[in-house]
Amino acid sequence: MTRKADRDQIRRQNRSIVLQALRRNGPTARIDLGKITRLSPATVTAITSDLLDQKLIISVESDEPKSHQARGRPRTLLRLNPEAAYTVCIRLSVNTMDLSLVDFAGTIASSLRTQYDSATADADSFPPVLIAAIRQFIADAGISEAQVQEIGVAAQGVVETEAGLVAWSPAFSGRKIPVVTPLHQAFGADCYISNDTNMITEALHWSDPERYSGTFTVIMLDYGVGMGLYLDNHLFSGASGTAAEFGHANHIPDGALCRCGKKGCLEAYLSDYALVRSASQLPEDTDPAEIKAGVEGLEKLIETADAGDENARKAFHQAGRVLGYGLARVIALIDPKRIVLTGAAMRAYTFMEKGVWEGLKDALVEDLRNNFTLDVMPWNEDFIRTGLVAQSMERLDMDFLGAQVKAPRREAS
Amino acid sequence: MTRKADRDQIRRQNRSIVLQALRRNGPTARIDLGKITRLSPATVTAITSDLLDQKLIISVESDEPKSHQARGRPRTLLRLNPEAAYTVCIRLSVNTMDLSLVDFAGTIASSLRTQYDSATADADSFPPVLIAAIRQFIADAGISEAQVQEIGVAAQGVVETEAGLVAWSPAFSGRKIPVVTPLHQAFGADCYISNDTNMITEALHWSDPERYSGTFTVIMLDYGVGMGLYLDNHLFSGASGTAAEFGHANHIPDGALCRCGKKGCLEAYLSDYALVRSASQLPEDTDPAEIKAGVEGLEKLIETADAGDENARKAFHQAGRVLGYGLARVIALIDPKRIVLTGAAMRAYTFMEKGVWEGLKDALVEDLRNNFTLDVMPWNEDFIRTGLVAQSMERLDMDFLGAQVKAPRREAS
DNA sequence: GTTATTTTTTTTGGACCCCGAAAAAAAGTT
DNA sequence: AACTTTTTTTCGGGGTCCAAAAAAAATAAC
Repeated sequence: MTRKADRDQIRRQNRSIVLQALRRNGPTARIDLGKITRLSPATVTAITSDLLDQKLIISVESDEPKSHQARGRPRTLLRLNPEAAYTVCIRLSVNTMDLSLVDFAGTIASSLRTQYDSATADADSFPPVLIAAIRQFIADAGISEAQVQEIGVAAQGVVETEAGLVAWSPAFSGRKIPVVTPLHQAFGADCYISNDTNMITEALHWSDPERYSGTFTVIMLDYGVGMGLYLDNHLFSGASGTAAEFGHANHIPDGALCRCGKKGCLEAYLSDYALVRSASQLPEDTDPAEIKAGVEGLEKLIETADAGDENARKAFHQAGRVLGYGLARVIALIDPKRIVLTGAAMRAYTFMEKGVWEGLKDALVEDLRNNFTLDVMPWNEDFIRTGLVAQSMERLDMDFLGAQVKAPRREAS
Repeated sequence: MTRKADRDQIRRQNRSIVLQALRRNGPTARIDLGKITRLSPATVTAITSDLLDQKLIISVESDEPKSHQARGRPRTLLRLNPEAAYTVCIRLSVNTMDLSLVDFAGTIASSLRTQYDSATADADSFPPVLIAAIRQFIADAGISEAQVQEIGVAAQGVVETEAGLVAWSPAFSGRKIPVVTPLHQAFGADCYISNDTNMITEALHWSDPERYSGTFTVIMLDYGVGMGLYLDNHLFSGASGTAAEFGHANHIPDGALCRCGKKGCLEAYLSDYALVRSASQLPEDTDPAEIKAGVEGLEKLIETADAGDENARKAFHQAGRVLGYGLARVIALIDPKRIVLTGAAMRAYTFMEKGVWEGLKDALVEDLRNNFTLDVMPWNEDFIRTGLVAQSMERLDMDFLGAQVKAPRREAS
């Protein structure tokens, strides 16, 4: 049964959409906030006056550029107070850590790429490394740790969002690397961790909600295979936070050897090492660790295919077929409105396309095959950060609006 | 962006949970409604007085059995007014149509099983048959068609909930059988259609919300293979309403022939005809239409296995392995907290169990395999109706509370 | 230079919803 | 008949939204 509703819910929700509108649209006049949120002007005044008192937003004291308007009382623009809170967003990939400091307006104040040693990183050794890196980063940015209210982390591999740890990832040698608890203890900030492709999915919804809403899925072929699920307008990550592990869904029993140790995972047919292994005509049980592929190897392979190499083209075609089968299973289970393919391998999509549709047609009955759109999207590394920022900002808003002390309002008249 | 919130939302939601509490708990005093819903006594009085005015609930004029209480003002029980509205719930399976008339309190007022000819039922011929059957059923029950505000239909096979039609089903010879539009036009009632296993899933959540909530999935091996998904506390049916088609997710490229015409669907290894085909050592490409199996054939096969027949036992063991692979893919994509196996074939689960775990272990890396519970649940045909009733009642509540004319309240004092 | 017009913002007053506290109601107990 | 207990209702208050009116702040017109 749903919980009872009370006034606080209305309060939170309406204040939240005002903040969202400001974050999405930049400095905005009250009258326009009313149009965007569909709240009445009276309500907008009341809410923004509250938010001004709380210093979550500020009035823009623009000097001149308000000219474009003919006559009438000039609009006073409101904008988010960037200094109301800060977020640190971190992306963890093999040997590399990308840190960004983001203010309350969603602007990236500073960012840093730094290296760490994935090969030795495990549950004991990594958290201190991460904490030290963040501590240094915050200090260099010139703000105090107390101003950081939220830390968001995205990692490749199997991330257990609920438990706040990385179960297994190419970015670490060990398993079950705790992240949320150590960071929370070190900084006192609210903290969460998510799979990197989930954040891409969130970023797509944020960037173009018209196109990317409802039920859609993102599949990323890059270093490894990633997936994100947006279901009924919410990011879905499963009961323990490990959903959307497309790469380790089995394709063929006892099939090609996967980096995870199992045989026949989709990743063992679709990822960088799988494509290189296939194009090099190495046996399917060749240990992925022995294949030096990565994004560089993948790009080299794409160039070879572009140049006309038959083995390379055949490898992509076969991977396309496997991808078609994988997509067919996703469609059967999830029935998404849209499937977005992305990642470095998509530069070779022309060599895969025919295979994808062959696989789809072989694997899936027609009645289920005609209700979706397939997009191929150029890869942009920034998406992960965009998604992290979107997620963090939403959590910040909730922090501010959630447990709020009742402030006296409108006492001067 | 979320929509703005207003008072009507609170109003609807709180009235809705009061109605739900009454439906779940039967006749209840106001004081207990307050405890159940966590609304204050004052609010309960206000809301119930509204609902009494609307004749959605009535005061129980109990004659004596209110004794158990020591002293103090006696409680006056409130209950849903059964006559406030009626729902017709219909289950369509091969050659059989089960109709139930359900009152606003969720009580089944009358029910009827009737036959129709699945072999000739198509998009043109079936809707009139269905309408006539419902019309007769309502007339026999002695209520007027205007009192029926909601019609809910559950069907086997591929159901497109959004379009309101059955895309393909063993219960029909044709494809794309429209249901919602014809029924809405004939009766003026709100109408919806869903897959039968979705309704089982809904029924589990209704019957035991403690156990069946959050993210879980139901897989039914019976006549065909069915699946239902409950994700983040909501029934999930995908963008067009055809999600959870576990049976037609591919297991092995170019594998066993499925009733849908494709090769290698899970159904072609797990359903009645697949098990009979496997135990009879018929080739995998034997046309399912030539195998007379059904629930009867399946039960006969279970008896044979019980009696010690090796071929039958081996068939179940192999199906168990395939099921394990199928579950592994579901876990990789969905990450459910609980998987419920049900259907007639579960009577033979002892012969499948070892295979299931073998398949799971072969198909799925350990990090993803340890966060779920596997239940085997005895099959109960009534679950489909229970789910339909639960769904219909929720929709009725929304009908009443959603587009409500503002009624004057408490004018006499 | 004053008045009109236009547009945005704020204030006012009303409706509604929930709640706590007090009152009323309806019994049993002494 | 007065007291106690329990449930239900009423009353008053706070909070939220909104429509309408008022105020504010600019340009346009004369």
